Amino acid sequence: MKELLYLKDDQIKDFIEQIFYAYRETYSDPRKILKKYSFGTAHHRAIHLIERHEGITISGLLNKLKIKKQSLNRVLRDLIKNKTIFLKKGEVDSRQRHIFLDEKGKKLFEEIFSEQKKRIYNALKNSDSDAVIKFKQVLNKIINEKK
Amino acid sequence: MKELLYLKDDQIKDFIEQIFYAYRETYSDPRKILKKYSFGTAHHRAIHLIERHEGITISGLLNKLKIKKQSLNRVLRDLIKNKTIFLKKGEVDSRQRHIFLDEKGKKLFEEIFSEQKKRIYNALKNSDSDAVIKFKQVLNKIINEKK
DNA sequence: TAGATATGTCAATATAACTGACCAAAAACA
DNA sequence: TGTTTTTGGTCAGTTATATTGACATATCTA
Repeated sequence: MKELLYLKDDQIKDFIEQIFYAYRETYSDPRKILKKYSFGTAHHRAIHLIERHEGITISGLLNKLKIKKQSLNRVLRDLIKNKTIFLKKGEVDSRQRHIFLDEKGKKLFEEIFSEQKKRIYNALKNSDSDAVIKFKQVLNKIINEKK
Repeated sequence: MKELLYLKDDQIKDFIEQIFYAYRETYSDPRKILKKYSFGTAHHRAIHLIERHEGITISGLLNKLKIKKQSLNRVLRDLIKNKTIFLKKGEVDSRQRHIFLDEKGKKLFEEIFSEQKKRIYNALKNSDSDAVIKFKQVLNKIINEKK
C-alpha cells in the first residue's frame, strides 16, 4: 500500500469520526418538528427518500434504506394513517406499490427540510464551487466503494 | 439569500441523502467483527472515540456521543467486563474517570479499523490531496455549524 | 400451470436509546 | 467550615427502531 501523506491512518480515523458527527448533527436538527407529529428519524428518512424519488416502490425504498420490510412497514403504516403519504398500485405491474407524498406530506417535508437545510447551506455558502463539487465526489466514492 | 447555482435545494437534499448513506455504509462494514464479541455499533463508537482520545473522561465521552450517561454506562460496563477498556481515577480530580483501551481493546480496535479503513482509503486514494483537504474542511463546517 | 416476485402481516426478540429518581464522593465556593 | 455543585454510578421502566422467522395473497413470468 503506497503511503500517501494525506492518507495516514490518523487522517482516516478522523474521517470515520467526522462522518458520524456529520450524520448525527444533520439528522438531529429536525427532531423537534418530527416530535410534533409523533414521528422519529425512521419516518424522516422515509419521507426524505420518497420526496427525492417520487413514486418509488416498496422494494426500491427497502434497497435504499437497507432495512427489513417488517421495519419499513411500521413506518409506512404510521405515515399512511397520518395522511403524509399514499400508495398507488402499479399500472404496469400491479403487485407493486408506488409511494407518493400527500399534500400534508409535502408540507411536512418542507418544514423538516427548512430546518435541516440551514446547517448544510451555511456550511457550504462560503466554500467555492470547486470545494462543493469535490466534497460531493468524495462522498459518492465512499458510498459506492464496495470494500 | 443569495442564490448560488451549486447550492440549489436539490443539491442540498442530495447531500442530506448522501450523508446518511456514507454514515451507514462506513459503520456497517465492521458489524461482523463486532458480533464475534457480542458488541454493537454503540460499543464501536465508544471504542473509536476512546482510541482517538486516550484518557478521555466519562463526561468528555458523553459530550462527543451526545447520549445520556445511563446509555453510556451500559456500553462501558460491557467493555470493562470484556477487558476491552479500563478506567483510571483522575489524579488531579479524583471524581473523574479516565478511559483507556486495554491490550485486548487495542487489538479489537485494529481489527475493526482495518475493516472500516478499506472503504475510506479506496475512496480517497484516487483523489488528489486538494480534494481530500476540501472534503475535510466541508465536513468540519457541517459539524461545527450551529444552525 | 408451476414457480418466482412484491407486498403484507403476526409474533417474538434485540439493540440502543430515553425519562426520572436517587446516591456517594470529591471539588468548589461562600 | 459548612453548603452547593460537579462527576460518576445505578435502579427501574419505557420508547424507538431494528431483527428473525413464519406464513399469506396477489400477480407476473417462463
